[in-house]
Amino acid sequence: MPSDLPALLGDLITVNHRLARVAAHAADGRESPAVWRTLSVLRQLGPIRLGEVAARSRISQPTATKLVTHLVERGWAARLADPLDARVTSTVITPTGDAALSAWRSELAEALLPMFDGLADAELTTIRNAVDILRDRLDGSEVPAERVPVAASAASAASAASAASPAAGTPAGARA
Amino acid sequence: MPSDLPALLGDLITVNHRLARVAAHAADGRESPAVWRTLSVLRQLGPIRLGEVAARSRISQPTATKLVTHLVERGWAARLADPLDARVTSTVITPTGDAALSAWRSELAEALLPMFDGLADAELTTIRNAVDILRDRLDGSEVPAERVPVAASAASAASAASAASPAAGTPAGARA
DNA sequence: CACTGTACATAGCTAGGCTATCTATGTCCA
DNA sequence: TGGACATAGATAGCCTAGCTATGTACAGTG
Repeated sequence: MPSDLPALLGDLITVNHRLARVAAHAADGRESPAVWRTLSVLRQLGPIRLGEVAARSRISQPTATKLVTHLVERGWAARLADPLDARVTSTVITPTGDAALSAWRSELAEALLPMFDGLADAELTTIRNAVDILRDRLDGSEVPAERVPVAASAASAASAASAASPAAGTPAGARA
Repeated sequence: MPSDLPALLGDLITVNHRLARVAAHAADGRESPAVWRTLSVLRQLGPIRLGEVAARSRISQPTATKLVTHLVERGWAARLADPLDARVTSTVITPTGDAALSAWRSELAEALLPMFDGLADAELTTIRNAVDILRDRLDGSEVPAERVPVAASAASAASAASAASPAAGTPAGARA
């Protein structure tokens, strides 16, 4: 009864899009959101294969190839051959990339500060909690992908996601 | 102490980007987020000049021209000449466009439901409140531009948000 | 009536995203 | 062992949202 879910989701996505536009203007026009998003994935998940990058980022594999290639050229990521499977190349974030990502986050935060300045602690907490909840759902509903018995994946993913719901205070390490 | 603001903003934007990707897959690949975002602006603000569309959507004027042109071709918006200023064309959403937007919201909600299913009421309320807070900041920090008694808008919007926080059932007119 | 400013349109570019397809490698089974 | 199928990633080619720079028409003002 807190509200009808469909309307909430519609509003959520709409606000999300608007916020994305603001963020686009906020920091460092030299690099794009996709770059930072990809770097975040790399930082968060360590050496990771291309397909996983794509799945996590919710982009297609060719797009992931492009982005990772760009990151490597930029010196922000490096590729590692897999000793067990010659088809695979894993990607890691480099120290430079890590620093760049941090710098971007700072710059972004500074740029957005005026917009969020003066929020009450309670409001900040609300946003913090909402972010954590959403992140959990995003992670939870992730295609578990890896060698999961095909048919089961959709259903089990959904129920697994439901089970994970009450956690609000994420363990702080989860950021990226 | 609820958290350091910079980190919160970084997380917020990161989650925002991830959610945007999910939404991109969720509904109606035939039309793009930009189209729905623009339609939302039109629905929300009625007949509105092109420059205002651009400012509200945080896009450049040429991009707004493109999007509106597309909407008009699609039959989802119509242009109105301004009797007082021949340079100006205002744009309105058509009934068809309104219906299309509603349909999209429904479709989107249905597609996202599995991901948000099983959330506790408290969690839904948290998200609802966060959405409201963010929308207020987005509106408030908007270039007030149009003959608005400049100073008042930001402050009043902010306090309204704080006051509204425990309330779950938004006034229903606010959506777009 | 010329001059500056404003509202929108046009041109041309970049980059993220996609599908379709190819190559190379792995795996499995007769 | 060798061939058939599966999987990881790369390549090609396209579309579209976004941008800047610039053009055009009208408004307003000395």
